[in-house]
Amino acid sequence: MNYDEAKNKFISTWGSLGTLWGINKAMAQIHALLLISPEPLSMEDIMEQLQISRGNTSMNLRQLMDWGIVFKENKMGERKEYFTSEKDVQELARQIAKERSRRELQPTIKILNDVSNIEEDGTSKTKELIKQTKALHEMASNLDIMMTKVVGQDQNWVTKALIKLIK
Amino acid sequence: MNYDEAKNKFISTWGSLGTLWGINKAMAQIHALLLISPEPLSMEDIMEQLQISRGNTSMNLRQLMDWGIVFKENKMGERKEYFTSEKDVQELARQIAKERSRRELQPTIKILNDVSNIEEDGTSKTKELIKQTKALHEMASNLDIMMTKVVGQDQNWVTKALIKLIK
DNA sequence: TTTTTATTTCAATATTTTTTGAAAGTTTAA
DNA sequence: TTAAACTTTCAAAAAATATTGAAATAAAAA
Repeated sequence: MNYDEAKNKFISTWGSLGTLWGINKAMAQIHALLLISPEPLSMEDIMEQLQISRGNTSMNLRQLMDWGIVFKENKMGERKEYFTSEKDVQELARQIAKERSRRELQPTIKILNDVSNIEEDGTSKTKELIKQTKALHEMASNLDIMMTKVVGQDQNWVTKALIKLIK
Repeated sequence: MNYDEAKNKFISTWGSLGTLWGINKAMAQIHALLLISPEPLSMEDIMEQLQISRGNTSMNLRQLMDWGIVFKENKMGERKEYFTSEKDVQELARQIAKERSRRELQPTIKILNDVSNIEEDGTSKTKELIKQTKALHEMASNLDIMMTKVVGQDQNWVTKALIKLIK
Protein backbone atom coordinates (compact mmCIF):
# COMPACT_ATOMS: atom_id res chain seq x y z
CA MET A 1 0.00 0.00 0.00
CA ASN A 2 1.50 3.34 -1.01
CA TYR A 3 0.88 6.76 0.52
CA ASP A 4 -2.09 7.72 -1.65
CA GLU A 5 -3.84 4.42 -1.18
CA ALA A 6 -3.30 4.58 2.55
CA LYS A 7 -4.51 8.15 2.72
CA ASN A 8 -7.66 7.41 0.74
CA LYS A 9 -8.36 4.34 2.77
CA PHE A 10 -8.02 6.27 5.99
CA ILE A 11 -10.24 9.13 4.80
CA SER A 12 -12.98 6.90 3.49
CA THR A 13 -12.94 4.66 6.55
CA TRP A 14 -13.18 7.64 8.84
CA GLY A 15 -15.97 9.00 6.66
CA SER A 16 -18.18 5.95 6.79
CA LEU A 17 -17.46 5.46 10.46
CA GLY A 18 -18.67 9.00 11.02
CA THR A 19 -22.12 8.32 9.61
CA LEU A 20 -22.37 5.36 11.93
CA TRP A 21 -21.85 7.68 14.89
CA GLY A 22 -24.10 10.53 13.86
CA ILE A 23 -21.57 12.70 12.08
CA ASN A 24 -22.02 13.16 8.37
CA LYS A 25 -19.62 11.81 5.81
CA ALA A 26 -18.25 15.12 4.56
CA MET A 27 -17.64 16.36 8.06
CA ALA A 28 -15.80 13.21 9.06
CA GLN A 29 -13.74 13.21 5.87
CA ILE A 30 -12.73 16.83 6.22
CA HIS A 31 -11.65 16.05 9.72
CA ALA A 32 -9.67 13.01 8.61
CA LEU A 33 -7.96 15.02 5.90
CA LEU A 34 -6.94 17.78 8.29
CA LEU A 35 -5.81 15.30 10.89
CA ILE A 36 -3.17 13.82 8.63
CA SER A 37 -2.19 16.97 6.82
CA PRO A 38 1.15 18.36 8.02
CA GLU A 39 0.16 21.83 6.80
CA PRO A 40 -3.06 23.82 7.29
CA LEU A 41 -5.39 23.58 4.30
CA SER A 42 -7.54 26.20 2.60
CA MET A 43 -11.15 25.69 1.59
CA GLU A 44 -10.02 25.26 -2.00
CA ASP A 45 -7.57 22.55 -0.98
CA ILE A 46 -10.28 20.66 0.86
CA MET A 47 -12.86 21.04 -1.92
CA GLU A 48 -10.41 19.76 -4.46
CA GLN A 49 -9.06 16.85 -2.47
CA LEU A 50 -12.44 15.57 -1.35
CA GLN A 51 -14.38 16.65 -4.44
CA ILE A 52 -17.09 18.44 -2.53
CA SER A 53 -18.79 21.77 -3.10
CA ARG A 54 -17.89 25.09 -1.59
CA GLY A 55 -21.09 25.32 0.44
CA ASN A 56 -20.70 21.86 1.83
CA THR A 57 -17.12 22.55 2.83
CA SER A 58 -18.00 25.82 4.48
CA MET A 59 -20.87 24.38 6.51
CA ASN A 60 -18.99 21.35 7.69
CA LEU A 61 -15.90 23.29 8.63
CA ARG A 62 -18.11 25.45 10.74
CA GLN A 63 -19.55 22.44 12.50
CA LEU A 64 -16.09 21.04 13.14
CA MET A 65 -15.12 24.34 14.69
CA ASP A 66 -18.28 24.24 16.82
CA TRP A 67 -17.14 20.85 18.04
CA GLY A 68 -13.85 22.45 19.01
CA ILE A 69 -11.70 20.06 16.98
CA VAL A 70 -10.83 22.23 13.97
CA PHE A 71 -9.35 25.71 14.04
CA LYS A 72 -8.95 28.61 11.67
CA GLU A 73 -5.49 29.85 10.95
CA ASN A 74 -4.31 32.87 9.05
CA LYS A 75 -1.12 32.94 7.07
CA MET A 76 0.47 36.35 7.16
CA GLY A 77 0.12 38.29 3.98
CA GLU A 78 -2.67 35.96 2.82
CA ARG A 79 -6.32 36.78 2.75
CA LYS A 80 -7.47 33.17 2.51
CA GLU A 81 -8.35 31.24 5.64
CA TYR A 82 -6.59 28.02 6.49
CA PHE A 83 -7.74 25.20 8.71
CA THR A 84 -6.06 22.69 11.01
CA SER A 85 -7.33 19.90 13.18
CA GLU A 86 -6.54 19.25 16.79
CA LYS A 87 -3.59 16.92 16.31
CA ASP A 88 -3.35 15.35 19.74
CA VAL A 89 -5.71 12.37 19.59
CA GLN A 90 -6.00 12.29 23.35
CA GLU A 91 -7.22 15.86 23.37
CA LEU A 92 -9.42 15.08 20.38
CA ALA A 93 -11.12 12.28 22.29
CA ARG A 94 -11.53 14.48 25.33
CA GLN A 95 -13.19 17.17 23.26
CA ILE A 96 -15.52 14.75 21.47
CA ALA A 97 -16.47 13.07 24.73
CA LYS A 98 -17.19 16.46 26.27
CA GLU A 99 -19.40 17.55 23.39
CA ARG A 100 -21.32 14.29 23.14
CA SER A 101 -21.93 14.43 26.84
CA ARG A 102 -23.22 17.97 26.59
CA ARG A 103 -25.35 17.40 23.49
CA GLU A 104 -26.76 13.94 24.07
CA LEU A 105 -25.97 12.30 27.33
CA GLN A 106 -26.86 15.10 29.71
CA PRO A 107 -30.25 15.88 28.10
CA THR A 108 -31.05 12.15 28.16
CA ILE A 109 -30.07 11.85 31.80
CA LYS A 110 -32.38 14.73 32.62
CA ILE A 111 -35.31 13.05 30.87
CA LEU A 112 -34.60 9.68 32.45
CA ASN A 113 -34.63 11.42 35.78
CA ASP A 114 -37.98 13.09 35.09
CA VAL A 115 -39.54 9.91 33.81
CA SER A 116 -38.29 7.78 36.67
CA ASN A 117 -39.80 10.18 39.16
CA ILE A 118 -43.44 9.82 38.17
CA GLU A 119 -45.81 8.84 40.90
CA GLU A 120 -45.88 5.17 41.85
CA ASP A 121 -49.46 3.95 41.48
CA GLY A 122 -49.02 0.31 42.31
CA THR A 123 -49.62 -1.03 38.78
CA SER A 124 -47.02 -3.33 37.33
CA LYS A 125 -46.55 -1.22 34.21
CA THR A 126 -45.72 1.85 36.30
CA LYS A 127 -43.42 -0.20 38.50
CA GLU A 128 -41.57 -1.50 35.46
CA LEU A 129 -41.24 1.94 33.85
CA ILE A 130 -39.82 3.40 37.03
CA LYS A 131 -37.51 0.48 37.64
CA GLN A 132 -36.04 0.46 34.14
CA THR A 133 -35.66 4.19 33.74
CA LYS A 134 -34.01 4.40 37.17
CA ALA A 135 -31.54 1.72 36.11
CA LEU A 136 -30.83 3.49 32.82
CA HIS A 137 -30.44 6.76 34.67
CA GLU A 138 -27.81 5.31 36.93
CA MET A 139 -25.95 3.71 34.06
CA ALA A 140 -26.06 6.84 31.91
CA SER A 141 -24.78 8.91 34.82
CA ASN A 142 -21.87 6.56 35.33
CA LEU A 143 -21.08 6.61 31.65
CA ASP A 144 -21.16 10.38 31.68
CA ILE A 145 -18.68 10.52 34.51
CA MET A 146 -16.39 8.08 32.76
CA MET A 147 -16.59 9.86 29.43
CA THR A 148 -15.90 13.30 30.70
CA LYS A 149 -13.30 12.36 33.26
CA VAL A 150 -11.42 9.22 32.28
CA VAL A 151 -10.84 9.94 28.64
CA GLY A 152 -8.20 12.54 28.20
CA GLN A 153 -6.79 12.16 31.62
CA ASP A 154 -3.08 11.71 31.40
CA GLN A 155 -2.59 8.57 29.35
CA ASN A 156 -0.01 7.21 31.71
CA TRP A 157 -2.04 6.58 34.72
CA VAL A 158 -5.75 6.06 34.55
CA THR A 159 -6.03 4.38 31.17
CA LYS A 160 -2.95 2.25 31.52
CA ALA A 161 -3.81 1.33 35.09
CA LEU A 162 -7.31 0.43 34.10
CA ILE A 163 -6.24 -1.71 31.23
CA LYS A 164 -3.74 -3.58 33.34
CA LEU A 165 -6.38 -4.04 35.97
CA ILE A 166 -8.63 -5.78 33.52
CA LYS A 167 -6.42 -7.74 31.18
CA MET B 1 -46.46 13.69 34.48
CA ASN B 2 -48.73 10.65 34.38
CA TYR B 3 -47.89 7.15 33.20
CA ASP B 4 -48.83 7.64 29.55
CA GLU B 5 -46.94 10.89 29.24
CA ALA B 6 -43.88 9.38 30.88
CA LYS B 7 -44.05 6.32 28.67
CA ASN B 8 -44.35 8.35 25.48
CA LYS B 9 -41.57 10.64 26.54
CA PHE B 10 -39.29 7.73 27.24
CA ILE B 11 -40.08 5.99 23.94
CA SER B 12 -39.63 9.07 21.83
CA THR B 13 -36.43 10.09 23.60
CA TRP B 14 -34.97 6.66 23.14
CA GLY B 15 -36.06 6.72 19.52
CA SER B 16 -34.37 9.97 18.61
CA LEU B 17 -31.32 9.04 20.61
CA GLY B 18 -31.09 5.88 18.54
CA THR B 19 -30.79 7.72 15.23
CA LEU B 20 -27.97 9.72 16.75
CA TRP B 21 -26.10 6.48 17.39
CA GLY B 22 -26.70 4.70 14.14
CA ILE B 23 -29.82 2.76 15.08
CA ASN B 24 -33.02 3.68 13.32
CA LYS B 25 -35.98 5.23 15.06
CA ALA B 26 -38.37 2.33 14.79
CA MET B 27 -35.79 -0.11 16.06
CA ALA B 28 -34.96 2.04 19.04
CA GLN B 29 -38.62 2.65 19.84
CA ILE B 30 -39.52 -1.01 19.66
CA HIS B 31 -36.70 -1.70 22.01
CA ALA B 32 -37.80 1.03 24.41
CA LEU B 33 -41.34 -0.30 24.39
CA LEU B 34 -40.26 -3.84 25.16
CA LEU B 35 -37.87 -2.67 27.82
CA ILE B 36 -40.62 -1.14 29.93
CA SER B 37 -43.31 -3.64 29.17
CA PRO B 38 -43.91 -6.05 32.05
CA GLU B 39 -45.36 -8.62 29.65
CA PRO B 40 -44.07 -9.91 26.33
CA LEU B 41 -45.72 -8.18 23.36
CA SER B 42 -46.94 -9.55 20.04
CA MET B 43 -46.24 -7.96 16.69
CA GLU B 44 -49.80 -6.63 16.66
CA ASP B 45 -49.28 -5.00 20.04
CA ILE B 46 -46.13 -3.28 18.85
CA MET B 47 -47.63 -2.15 15.54
CA GLU B 48 -50.59 -0.68 17.31
CA GLN B 49 -48.74 1.04 20.12
CA LEU B 50 -46.09 2.60 17.90
CA GLN B 51 -48.28 3.05 14.82
CA ILE B 52 -45.87 1.36 12.45
CA SER B 53 -46.45 -1.16 9.69
CA ARG B 54 -46.19 -4.90 9.88
CA GLY B 55 -43.17 -5.06 7.62
CA ASN B 56 -41.32 -2.44 9.54
CA THR B 57 -42.03 -4.16 12.83
CA SER B 58 -40.93 -7.52 11.50
CA MET B 59 -37.65 -6.27 10.07
CA ASN B 60 -36.68 -4.26 13.10
CA LEU B 61 -37.54 -7.04 15.52
CA ARG B 62 -35.26 -9.25 13.53
CA GLN B 63 -32.44 -6.74 13.82
CA LEU B 64 -32.96 -6.42 17.54
CA MET B 65 -32.71 -10.18 17.81
CA ASP B 66 -29.52 -10.10 15.74
CA TRP B 67 -28.13 -7.64 18.25
CA GLY B 68 -28.99 -10.15 20.95
CA ILE B 69 -31.12 -7.76 23.00
CA VAL B 70 -34.62 -8.95 22.10
CA PHE B 71 -35.94 -12.49 22.30
CA LYS B 72 -38.85 -14.46 20.93
CA GLU B 73 -41.16 -16.12 23.38
CA ASN B 74 -44.00 -18.52 22.82
CA LYS B 75 -47.04 -18.61 24.99
CA MET B 76 -48.37 -22.11 25.32
CA GLY B 77 -51.51 -22.77 23.37
CA GLU B 78 -50.90 -19.64 21.29
CA ARG B 79 -49.74 -19.54 17.73
CA LYS B 80 -48.62 -15.93 17.82
CA GLU B 81 -45.06 -15.02 18.68
CA TYR B 82 -44.28 -12.72 21.56
CA PHE B 83 -41.21 -10.61 22.18
CA THR B 84 -39.30 -9.45 25.23
CA SER B 85 -36.23 -7.31 25.69
CA GLU B 86 -33.22 -8.09 27.78
CA LYS B 87 -34.31 -6.46 31.01
CA ASP B 88 -31.02 -6.20 32.85
CA VAL B 89 -29.54 -2.89 31.71
CA GLN B 90 -26.06 -4.01 32.69
CA GLU B 91 -26.35 -7.03 30.43
CA LEU B 92 -27.93 -4.84 27.76
CA ALA B 93 -24.93 -2.52 27.81
CA ARG B 94 -22.55 -5.45 27.69
CA GLN B 95 -24.30 -6.86 24.66
CA ILE B 96 -24.41 -3.53 22.83
CA ALA B 97 -20.74 -2.88 23.58
CA LYS B 98 -19.85 -6.32 22.32
CA GLU B 99 -21.75 -5.88 19.06
CA ARG B 100 -20.46 -2.40 18.37
CA SER B 101 -16.97 -3.60 18.99
CA ARG B 102 -17.44 -6.48 16.58
CA ARG B 103 -19.19 -4.48 13.88
CA GLU B 104 -17.34 -1.17 13.97
CA LEU B 105 -14.42 -0.92 16.28
CA GLN B 106 -12.56 -4.07 15.32
CA PRO B 107 -12.75 -3.51 11.56
CA THR B 108 -11.56 0.06 12.11
CA ILE B 109 -8.66 -1.08 14.25
CA LYS B 110 -7.63 -3.48 11.52
CA ILE B 111 -7.62 -0.71 8.91
CA LEU B 112 -5.75 1.70 11.19
CA ASN B 113 -3.17 -0.98 11.66
CA ASP B 114 -2.79 -1.54 7.92
CA VAL B 115 -2.59 2.15 7.18
CA SER B 116 -0.10 2.89 9.93
CA ASN B 117 2.20 0.20 8.59
CA ILE B 118 2.89 1.69 5.17
CA GLU B 119 6.49 2.21 4.28
CA GLU B 120 8.15 5.28 5.75
CA ASP B 121 9.56 7.32 2.87
CA GLY B 122 10.92 10.30 4.73
CA THR B 123 8.33 12.82 3.50
CA SER B 124 6.48 14.84 6.10
CA LYS B 125 3.07 13.81 4.80
CA THR B 126 3.90 10.13 5.19
CA LYS B 127 5.36 10.75 8.63
CA GLU B 128 2.20 12.54 9.70
CA LEU B 129 -0.11 9.84 8.32
CA ILE B 130 1.81 7.14 10.13
CA LYS B 131 2.05 9.09 13.35
CA GLN B 132 -1.64 9.92 13.51
CA THR B 133 -2.98 6.55 12.48
CA LYS B 134 -0.66 4.85 14.99
CA ALA B 135 -2.01 7.12 17.72
CA LEU B 136 -5.60 6.43 16.69
CA HIS B 137 -4.86 2.73 16.54
CA GLU B 138 -3.61 2.73 20.09
CA MET B 139 -6.55 4.73 21.33
CA ALA B 140 -9.11 2.58 19.51
CA SER B 141 -7.51 -0.57 20.89
CA ASN B 142 -7.71 0.77 24.41
CA LEU B 143 -11.31 1.77 23.90
CA ASP B 144 -12.11 -1.67 22.58
CA ILE B 145 -10.63 -3.31 25.64
CA MET B 146 -12.56 -0.99 27.91
CA MET B 147 -15.82 -1.47 26.09
CA THR B 148 -15.77 -5.20 25.98
CA LYS B 149 -14.35 -5.75 29.44
CA VAL B 150 -15.29 -2.96 31.80
CA VAL B 151 -18.90 -2.54 30.87
CA GLY B 152 -20.96 -5.35 32.20
CA GLN B 153 -18.40 -6.50 34.68
CA ASP B 154 -20.02 -6.82 38.05
CA GLN B 155 -21.27 -3.35 38.85
CA ASN B 156 -19.88 -3.42 42.32
CA TRP B 157 -16.24 -3.48 41.64
CA VAL B 158 -14.82 -2.09 38.47
CA THR B 159 -17.34 0.60 37.73
CA LYS B 160 -17.76 1.74 41.29
CA ALA B 161 -14.03 1.59 41.97
CA LEU B 162 -13.31 3.53 38.84
CA ILE B 163 -15.80 6.21 39.60
CA LYS B 164 -14.49 6.65 43.11
CA LEU B 165 -10.97 6.79 41.73
CA ILE B 166 -11.84 9.69 39.53
CA LYS B 167 -14.35 11.81 41.42
C1' DT C 1 -56.09 -31.96 2.12
C1' DT C 2 -57.70 -27.19 2.59
C1' DT C 3 -58.24 -23.31 5.47
C1' DT C 4 -56.77 -20.19 8.76
C1' DT C 5 -53.44 -17.56 11.22
C1' DA C 6 -49.24 -15.50 11.39
C1' DT C 7 -44.64 -13.90 9.55
C1' DT C 8 -41.36 -12.45 6.04
C1' DT C 9 -39.88 -10.33 1.91
C1' DC C 10 -39.22 -6.70 -1.21
C1' DA C 11 -40.49 -3.34 -4.88
C1' DA C 12 -42.57 0.96 -4.62
C1' DT C 13 -43.13 5.15 -1.98
C1' DA C 14 -42.25 8.49 1.43
C1' DT C 15 -39.26 10.83 4.39
C1' DT C 16 -35.06 12.61 5.96
C1' DT C 17 -30.57 14.08 5.25
C1' DT C 18 -26.94 15.79 2.54
C1' DT C 19 -25.12 18.33 -1.19
C1' DT C 20 -24.99 21.72 -4.61
C1' DG C 21 -24.31 26.21 -6.66
C1' DA C 22 -25.41 30.71 -7.33
C1' DA C 23 -26.66 34.97 -5.00
C1' DA C 24 -25.74 37.69 -1.02
C1' DG C 25 -22.50 39.04 2.32
C1' DT C 26 -17.92 40.42 4.10
C1' DT C 27 -13.43 42.11 4.18
C1' DT C 28 -9.27 43.98 2.33
C1' DA C 29 -6.92 46.30 -1.43
C1' DA C 30 -6.73 49.63 -5.00
C1' DT D 1 -15.39 54.92 -3.36
C1' DT D 2 -15.21 50.54 -6.42
C1' DA D 3 -13.30 46.24 -7.34
C1' DA D 4 -11.43 41.86 -6.16
C1' DA D 5 -10.95 37.87 -3.21
C1' DC D 6 -13.00 35.09 -0.40
C1' DT D 7 -16.91 33.06 2.68
C1' DT D 8 -21.59 32.18 3.99
C1' DT D 9 -26.34 31.26 3.24
C1' DC D 10 -30.17 28.82 1.68
C1' DA D 11 -33.66 27.14 -1.73
C1' DA D 12 -33.64 23.50 -4.84
C1' DA D 13 -31.90 18.94 -6.27
C1' DA D 14 -29.92 14.65 -5.30
C1' DA D 15 -28.88 10.86 -2.52
C1' DA D 16 -29.51 7.95 1.23
C1' DT D 17 -32.56 5.81 4.42
C1' DA D 18 -36.76 4.21 6.36
C1' DT D 19 -41.48 2.68 5.77
C1' DT D 20 -45.38 0.70 3.68
C1' DG D 21 -48.38 -2.87 2.13
C1' DA D 22 -49.51 -6.60 -0.50
C1' DA D 23 -47.91 -10.95 -2.28
C1' DA D 24 -45.27 -14.94 -1.00
C1' DT D 25 -44.12 -18.09 2.48
C1' DA D 26 -44.69 -20.88 6.57
C1' DA D 27 -46.83 -23.43 10.04
C1' DA D 28 -50.71 -25.14 12.66
C1' DA D 29 -55.71 -26.40 12.80
C1' DA D 30 -59.77 -28.16 10.78
